[in-house]
Amino acid sequence: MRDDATSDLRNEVVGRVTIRDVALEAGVSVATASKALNERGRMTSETRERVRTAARLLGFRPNAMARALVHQRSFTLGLLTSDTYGRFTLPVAAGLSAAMSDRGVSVFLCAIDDDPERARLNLEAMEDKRVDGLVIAGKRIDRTLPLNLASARMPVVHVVAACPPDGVGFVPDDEGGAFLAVSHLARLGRRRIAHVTGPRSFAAVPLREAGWRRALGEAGLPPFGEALCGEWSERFGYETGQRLFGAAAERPDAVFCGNDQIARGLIDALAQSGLGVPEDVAVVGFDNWELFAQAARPPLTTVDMELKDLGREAGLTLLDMIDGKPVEPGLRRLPCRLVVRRSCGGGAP
Amino acid sequence: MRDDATSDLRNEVVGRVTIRDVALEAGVSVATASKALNERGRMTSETRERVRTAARLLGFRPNAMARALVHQRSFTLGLLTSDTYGRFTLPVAAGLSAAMSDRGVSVFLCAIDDDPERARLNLEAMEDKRVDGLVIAGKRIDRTLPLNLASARMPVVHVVAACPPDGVGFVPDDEGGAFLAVSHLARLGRRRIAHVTGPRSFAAVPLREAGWRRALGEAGLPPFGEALCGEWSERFGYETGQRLFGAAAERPDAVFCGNDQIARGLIDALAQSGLGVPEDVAVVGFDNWELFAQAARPPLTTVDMELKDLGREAGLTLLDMIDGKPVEPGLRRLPCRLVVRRSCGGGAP
DNA sequence: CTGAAAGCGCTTACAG
DNA sequence: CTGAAAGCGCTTACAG
Repeated sequence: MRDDATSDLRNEVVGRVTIRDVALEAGVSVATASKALNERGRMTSETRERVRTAARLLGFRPNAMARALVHQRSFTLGLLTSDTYGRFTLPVAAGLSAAMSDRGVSVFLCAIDDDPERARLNLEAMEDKRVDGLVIAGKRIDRTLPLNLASARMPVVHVVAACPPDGVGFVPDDEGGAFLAVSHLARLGRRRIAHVTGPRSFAAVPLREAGWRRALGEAGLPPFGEALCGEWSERFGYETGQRLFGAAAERPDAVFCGNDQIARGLIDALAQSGLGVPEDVAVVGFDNWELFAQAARPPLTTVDMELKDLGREAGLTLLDMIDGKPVEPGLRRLPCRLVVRRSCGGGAP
Repeated sequence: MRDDATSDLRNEVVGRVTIRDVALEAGVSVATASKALNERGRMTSETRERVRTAARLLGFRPNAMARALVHQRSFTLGLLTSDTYGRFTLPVAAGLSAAMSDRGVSVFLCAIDDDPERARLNLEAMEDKRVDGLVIAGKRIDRTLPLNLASARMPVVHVVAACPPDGVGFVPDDEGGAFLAVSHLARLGRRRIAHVTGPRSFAAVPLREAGWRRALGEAGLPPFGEALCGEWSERFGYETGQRLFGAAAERPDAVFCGNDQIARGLIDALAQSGLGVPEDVAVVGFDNWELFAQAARPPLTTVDMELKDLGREAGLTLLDMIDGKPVEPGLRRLPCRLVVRRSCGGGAP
C-alpha cells in the first residue's frame, strides 16, 4: 500500500506538469514563464534560460487544448472519408497526416461508411472538437459524401470527391495521366493502341479516354476502335482480352487499361492465347496498385495518381485557408506519374 | 464593403455561440445554463426547458476543449500506425473509429512510416493534445513500432503488433484460423492436405502451421509433407504449385495457403497444369483480402482476421483502462472467421 | 525586465 | 431552485 500511495503521488506530481510548476521551479511568475517558453517579450537571457531549464527538468509539455482555447485555433483537422476499404483513402490520409504533423497539426480520422447518420455524428464531433478545417475524402471524383457541409462553419477541401462549384477540390489529372501512358506507348513504336476501361458512369472513364485520344492524335495515330467500357475487374480484363485477341481480325499491339485489375486480367488472357507481353502486346495499367502491378507477370507499367501528394497539397491549402490567405475556389487536377515496368518493353527495369 | 462588414459581424455573433450566449438568451446564469444542458442539479423543468430552447435556437455546441480542460479528459485517442500501405491498418482504424465515434471519442491518425523521428514527433503531439490513450497498430504480430512508450503517461493498447509482457495487446488467432480452414477441408473429405506459406521469420507462420497440424491430428490425418515456407507472394505460390503438382509423385488433394496471394498464384499454377479447383484440388487462403479472394477463379475460400473487430475491441478495452476499470495485461487472440467460397467445393456459394 | 489581472469556454462545489 | 466564485492550463495586453 505504501507503494501504491507513493506511485499515486508521483503521478500527481510528475504526471501532468503545468506551467505553474515550471514557474515555481524557476522562481518566476506564470506570465514570465509563458513568455520565456514562447520566445516573446523581452527579458534577461538569464531568466529565459532558467525557465527553459526548469521546463526541461520537469518534462513540461504545454497543454495544447488550453492554448487552443486562448488562440481560438486547435491545430487540428478532421478527415471525413467514405472509403473504408482504403485503397484510395489511405495514401491520401498518410500524405495528409505526414505533412500536417510536420506543421504541428493533428488530424482526426472519421470513417463514415456512406452512412448519413454516421456522417452527421462525426461532423458534429468535429465541430465540437473545434477542428480548424475539414478534408473530405472519397473514392470517386464524381461523388459527394452523404454530408451536409452547409452548416459547417470552417474551411473545407475535397479530395478525390465531387466538389461544389465554389469549393476547393483536389483530384488526379486523369486525362493527363492517360496521355502520359499512351504517349509512352506511341513513343515505343506501338501503332494500334486499344483502350479497355471501366463503366462510363465513372467520370474518370471519359477523362482517361480523352487522354488516350489526345495522345493518339498528337502521335498521328487513329484510335484502335472505340474505348471498351465494362467493369473495373480482372474478369472484365480477361474476357475482353480473349475477345480482342481471339478473333483473327486485326489485333492491337498495345492496350491502355483503365485500371490495374483490368490490365492484370488482360495479361492473363494474353498468356493463355500464347501472346507475349511486351513482345506481341504492350500493356499499361492505371492506379499503380503495388500488389497488383508488381505481381503481374511481367510487372506492370502503370499510372500512379500520386495520392499522397494529393493529401499533402489538400492539407497545405486547407492550412492557407485557415490562416485567411486568399485561395482560389475550384478543382485542382494534380499531375499523375507514369511508372515504367516491363509490361510495355522499351528497356524498362 | 457593407456586405463584408455584415458577414464578418454575423460570423462573430453566430459563428461561435458560447454558453454565455445561451444563458443570456434564456435569462439565466451561465452556471444554470450549464447544469440545465448537462442534466445535473435540480431545477424547474420550466427553466431547463427555457435553456434547452435557447441552446437549440442559437445552435449551441459546447466547446469540447473547454470541457476537456475541466474534466481532465479529452475524449480523444491517438492511433499510431506504421502500415502506410494500409492493408491491415485501415480495417483496424475503421473499426476503431466507428466504435469510438459512437461513444463520443475521436481518434487522431498518426502515420509513422517506420521512421523513429516521425514516431517521436507524433507521440509528442499526442501528449500535447492530451489524448486519453493510445492504440499502436502494426502489420505484424511480432514487430514493435519504433516508438519509446516508456515515457508515455497514458494507457496504451497494441493491435497486430508485438506487445510488451505487461502490456495489453490484440492479435488475430492465427492458430485458430488455420485450424478452422484445415478442419473444413478435412470435413469435406480431403485427405492429403498440404501447407504452403510465408517466411518462417514471421511469427504468424509457425502459428498457422500449428493450426494446420492440430486440425489434421483431430481428423486423424497425417500432414502432407512439411509446411512449405517461402514468400508471401503470388510468385511463390505459383512456383510451389508447379513443383507440387508437376511431379508424378503423390499429389495433395488440398492446399492450405498462408495468405491469399500465395493461394492465387497456386491456383494459377493448377490451371496451367490442367487441374481443376476444387474438383482435383481444394484451395484455402488466409486474409480474405477481398480483391484477391473475389478475383480468383474460382473465388477463394479464405480466413478473415476480423480486423475491424480487433480495432473495436482494442478501442473498447482502452476506454475501460482510461476509466480506471481493471484490465488484465496480456495478449488477446481474437477469433478468425472462415469465409467459404468456391475454391474448396462442398456446395459453397 | 517582470508580474497581476483578465480572459479563452466551460463545470463544479458552495452559498444564498 | 439559482447564481457568484473559483478553477481547468495557458496567453496577452497592461502596469509597474
